[in-house]
Amino acid sequence: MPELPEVETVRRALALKLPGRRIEAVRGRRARMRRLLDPPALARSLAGRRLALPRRRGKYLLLDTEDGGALLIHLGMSGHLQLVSPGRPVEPHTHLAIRLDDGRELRLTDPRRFGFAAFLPRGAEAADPSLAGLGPDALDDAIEGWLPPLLKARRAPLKALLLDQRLVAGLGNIYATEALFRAGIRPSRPGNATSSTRLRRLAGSVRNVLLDALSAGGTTLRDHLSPDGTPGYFQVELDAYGRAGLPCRRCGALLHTARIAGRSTVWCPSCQR
DNA sequence: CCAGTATCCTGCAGGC
DNA sequence: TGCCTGCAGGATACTG
Repeated sequence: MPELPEVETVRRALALKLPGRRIEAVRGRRARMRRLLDPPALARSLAGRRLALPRRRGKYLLLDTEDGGALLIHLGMSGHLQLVSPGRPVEPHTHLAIRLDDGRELRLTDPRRFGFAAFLPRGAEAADPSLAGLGPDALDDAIEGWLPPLLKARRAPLKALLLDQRLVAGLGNIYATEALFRAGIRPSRPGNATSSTRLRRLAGSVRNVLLDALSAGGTTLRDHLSPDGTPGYFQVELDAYGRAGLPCRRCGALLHTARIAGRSTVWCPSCQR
């Protein structure tokens, strides 16, 4: 479930370690992931390159190399990265290991293989199928300006719209659910049946819930990529997600659950209209 | 174009 | 205890 805050936390951790490091070797076996993982091809593109500051777009991580290329990584649902010494035992489902010139190894582990890692040569980013259609980042501080009109123009449930990465990039099931709770809006409500005022409130809630998660993650930043590295999900206090049947923290009513947009969704029938 | 559903994959929880 | 089913999730192919 790495969503934007989790990916951003990983990015910040990597930003402390990767810039200036040279890639010495790439290991792994070909594997069917979201895209075919081809470690030998990655080795040909990456070996000998120095890394720059990593970037993030939505839930995608871009490990830039100094020659203008980038390793594009998506963690899917079950993926995580670890930066460890090469001698450490390799976790099951580790598909890729990148050895750096400081003796450490960056490992991609992903049991469900919904994630991937692929090399983008210089100039290929704009045309990449995953990145080309991506909407503006959900952390954009102008989100209250551009998101409401996009939602207003659609009749799908707001929950489905928030999960659409072409509209806004970075939200997954957890934070979409939480943002709707904070805004007091029912997840099933169609975008075009919601007032602009409430859509602005929703956009603000999106940003706030992500910032809160990010600051919660910041406190445990060190754990994310430590040698003992837990993959690092936040212990954020969630109001709705995972609390079906429990009392609403705000009003005490029992939280409802249903599948909306193919995802389990939780909301308060009293607070959220 | 738009909305909704199936699909990929593994681990785990729950039912019987 | 062990088997089976269903769910979890992100992106995308597909259908209507």
